[in-house]
Formats: sequence, structure tokens, C-alpha cells
Amino acid sequence: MLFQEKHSLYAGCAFLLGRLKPGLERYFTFPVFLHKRYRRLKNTTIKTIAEATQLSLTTVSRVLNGSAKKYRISEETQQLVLKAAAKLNYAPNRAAVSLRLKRSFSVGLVIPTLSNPYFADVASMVSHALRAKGFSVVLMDCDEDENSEVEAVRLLAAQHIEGVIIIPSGSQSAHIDNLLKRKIPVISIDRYHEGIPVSYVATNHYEGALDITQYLLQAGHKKIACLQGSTSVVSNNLRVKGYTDAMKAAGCRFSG
Amino acid sequence: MLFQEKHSLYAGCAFLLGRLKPGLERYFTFPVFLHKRYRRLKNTTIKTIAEATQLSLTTVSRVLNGSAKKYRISEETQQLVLKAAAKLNYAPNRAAVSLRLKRSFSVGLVIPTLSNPYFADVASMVSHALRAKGFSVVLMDCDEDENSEVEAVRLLAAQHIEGVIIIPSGSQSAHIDNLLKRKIPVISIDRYHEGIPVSYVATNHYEGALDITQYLLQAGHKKIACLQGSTSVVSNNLRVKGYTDAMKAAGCRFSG
DNA sequence: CTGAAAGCGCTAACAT
DNA sequence: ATGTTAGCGCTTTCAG
Repeated sequence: MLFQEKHSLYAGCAFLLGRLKPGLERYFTFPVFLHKRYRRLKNTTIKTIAEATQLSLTTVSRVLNGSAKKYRISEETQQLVLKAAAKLNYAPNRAAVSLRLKRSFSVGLVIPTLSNPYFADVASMVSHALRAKGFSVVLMDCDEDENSEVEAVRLLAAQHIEGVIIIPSGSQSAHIDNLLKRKIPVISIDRYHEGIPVSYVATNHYEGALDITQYLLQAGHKKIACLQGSTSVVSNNLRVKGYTDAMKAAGCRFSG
Repeated sequence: MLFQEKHSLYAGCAFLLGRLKPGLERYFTFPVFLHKRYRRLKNTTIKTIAEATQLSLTTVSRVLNGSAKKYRISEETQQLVLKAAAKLNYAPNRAAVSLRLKRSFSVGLVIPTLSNPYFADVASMVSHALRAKGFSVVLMDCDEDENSEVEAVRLLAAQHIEGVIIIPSGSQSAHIDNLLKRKIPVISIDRYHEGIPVSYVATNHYEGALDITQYLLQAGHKKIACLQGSTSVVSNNLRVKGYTDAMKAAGCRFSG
């Protein structure tokens, strides 16, 4: 067990959401600092900055977006804006930008479960690649449950996500097809569904099996067994094919 | 190595973003279906539905938000709206809702690295708890790098996230304090920083060490060693204290 | 029971 | 070199 009680983490989240039930504080090993439920703040907006600097919204926006040069905004003005922004701790409101630009700058990552180190590893890599490109990653852990996966995809679609990276849990594909219909790019990792045009990245099962069989053959072995999984799984069949091809090429006997 | 080449995944992401460099298709084991860079679509909005049903935006919005009862909207009207919404495959624009409501419905999850199964496990649990409450999880994998963590927190703050759950990589705390200053609730998992009022959930190191030492003592052992880690880490010290307390109580000798 | 209109924060024509 | 303004999609007073 990770924690004293698994519930401690849930309590932690509930707390974070400002909805911790009384009495649950005991799950925390140290005092709990009770925030109010996320206080909406009157944030610094470009308007605040515009007023502070006596400039127009446009000018402020342009400086903050780095298109100052394009509009030949004077160095002086730029510094003025930048200073004000820094002082006011300005951060652009992504919701507003999203709405205006019709881009969400985020992509969904649908994973069977992060408890599986292999999937977690993939998630880690994907997360890096995406962050480097300036995208946020919206994580959906599906607990290896197909219904949960379908629901996750629905949620992502509603968020007007810009793309989805998915490691499918099961064999359903209607939900993925729905994404495609909405013109949302999807890439599938390691497993794929036949019949729908989804691009995917996967282990090269065939060549891997071929290579390892050849390796054993070169080491002088003749009688090599291949333990296979379910014959209805594409990846399994590819591995078996790699094995049989290598055996055939070497003129060795193999069962099946 | 997970994939033929680690780059395949990166290529996958680049592809997803519509920016795959020519020639990189070879990293895909199967044909790549080239989407355009995320085509912005004229989505179904409540306005579309309003026009289709000859109702006002207000009424449509109310039905779709479940506040139909409150405003006593007739069953007939409701059905009309609901049908139209389903037919048009309507999904509310979260950016617009966020902007209007000043809520993002998402919380940030900052993890040293998902490659560590322990952290991945935590991420999995957090993700579930949050999803159950209707929140999205924005994942930030920091590659065990403190600078990356600081950057991640900055990014999250800019997204007007509603809360942050973090497993800190290092000992810096200024970035976390900054979150607190913005009134963004933070909970820290497993490690914490002294000096700032962050609530956290953690392994109960002290009691765990106490329990296990007592267990050994009850089993009749007398000479029990305790291998400790860095003395500058709080969790380590708590474990050591659990050990020494148990030894003292039993009247046994221990080093240090 | 239903609708009109304002406004959330931002960007991009379109002025000047 | 800088400003005015419309509008992204949604919710919510306020007004029937």
C-alpha cells in the first residue's frame, strides 16, 4: 500500500477541491491548511496593464505576443508594457485565447493505466515531446476499462482538444472513429484497430522476433520453440511470423 | 528500448501536430495518414441549436445545463432542444464556459517522472479521484529536473488551473509559494517543504518504522540495525526516529 | 415559461 | 506607431 490508507490521496484531492468532509483531516500526516474552494480572483488582464500604462489594449497585446517588431512599437513603449506586466504578475488567460483563436493548445493522452510501467514510460515520453512543442497534456487514465476509455474520449472531444494520443484498452473503435469524424487527429500507440484510418506508432514486432531468432540461430541453436499468445492479436501474429520466417530461411524445423 | 527508435514516438507527436518532417514516416510501422494541422471546425454551438429549434440562446443554454426545471421550461421544449443537440453532435465549448465562469475545471499534476512506477501509481490514483469529480488533469512530467518543475508550475499558473497536486523534485519552494500567493490551492505528496503552508499527503514514515521495528523485537530479535538515507531529508529522519523510539521503548541498544 | 443583451479576456481587421 | 471595435461561445441578470 502506498499510503497509510489509500483514501488519504482521495481525501487530498477532495480537500484540494475545497470539499473535504469533516473528520477526514486525519488522513493527512501533517496539519491541513484549509483553503476556500478555489477563490476566483480578479486577475491581471491586458486591460489592467493598458490602464496602468495609459496605452491601448492592442498595443499591450502586441507587445506581450512578441509582435511588437512587426508593428514597429517603440522600444520605450515595449519596456513600459513589459515592466508593468511583470510587476502585476500578468499571465494571459488561456480560456480567452482559446476562445478567440479557436485553439486549445492541448492534446489528450488516453492510457489504459499508469500503474503499468510500460504505459507510464510511454506517457512520460509523450508528455515531453508535447511540452516541448508548447502543448499541454490532458491525462486520462482508464483503469484498463473500455467503458472508461470511451467516456474519456467523449470528454476530450468536448474539450475541443487538438489531438489525441491513445493506447487502446480494448477492441472497440467507434469512439476513435468519432474523433476522426470531428477531424481531430488521433495516433494510436502499440495497438491499432483495423478498418479505420488511424496512424500509429508501435513496436516492430516482426523484425524484433526475426532478429532474436536469427541471433539464436547464429549462436548455433537449431531447435527453437516459440511460445505465442493469442492468435487474434495482431502483434502476436507478427512476432510469430518473424520467428517462422527466420526458421524457414535457416532451413530449420518448427512446429505449426 | 520501447520502440524501434525512441524517435518514433516523437515523430508521432510531431505528426499529430501536423508538422512531421518529410522522411520521418519511416518510423511508423504502418502507413501514416496525414491530417492537416488540426483543422478548425465550425462547431455546433448553442446558437446553431437555437436556430434549428427556433428558440432563444437562453432557453437552449438552460436546457443543456439542466436548469430547465428551475425555469419551468416545458417538457416539450426540452425534448426539442435535447434532440437537436444530439443530432448536431453538440459539445459545449469549454473555453467559452471557462471564460464566462472563470473556472477552468482542471487541476495540474506535477510529477518528477512517470518512469518511476511509484510516481506513476500516485498519478493514476490522483487522476481517478479527480476525474470522478469532473476535473481534467493536466499532466506535467518534469524528468526529475527542478528547473523543469519550476517551469511546469509557471505554465500551470498561466492556465488558471484550479489547483495543483505536486510531488516535488527538489528543495526549492519559491514556485510553490507563488502558487499559494495566487490563491491556488496546492497539495504536496510525499515530500514537503518546511516554511510554507502547503498541505500534504504522505507515507506515515514514523509509524511505519516504529511498527516494523516492534515487529522484529516481538519476534525475539535484539540487535537490529537501521540503514538510513540522507539526514537532510525529513522522511528519513522520521523513519529513524520510529526505529530509535521502538528500540528505546524495548530497552535495546542501538547505534547513534 | 421565454427572450434580449451584457460581458468574461483576448486578437485581428480596419482605421488613423 | 498606436487606437477602435467586433466578436469568439457561453451564462446570467433583468425584463417581460
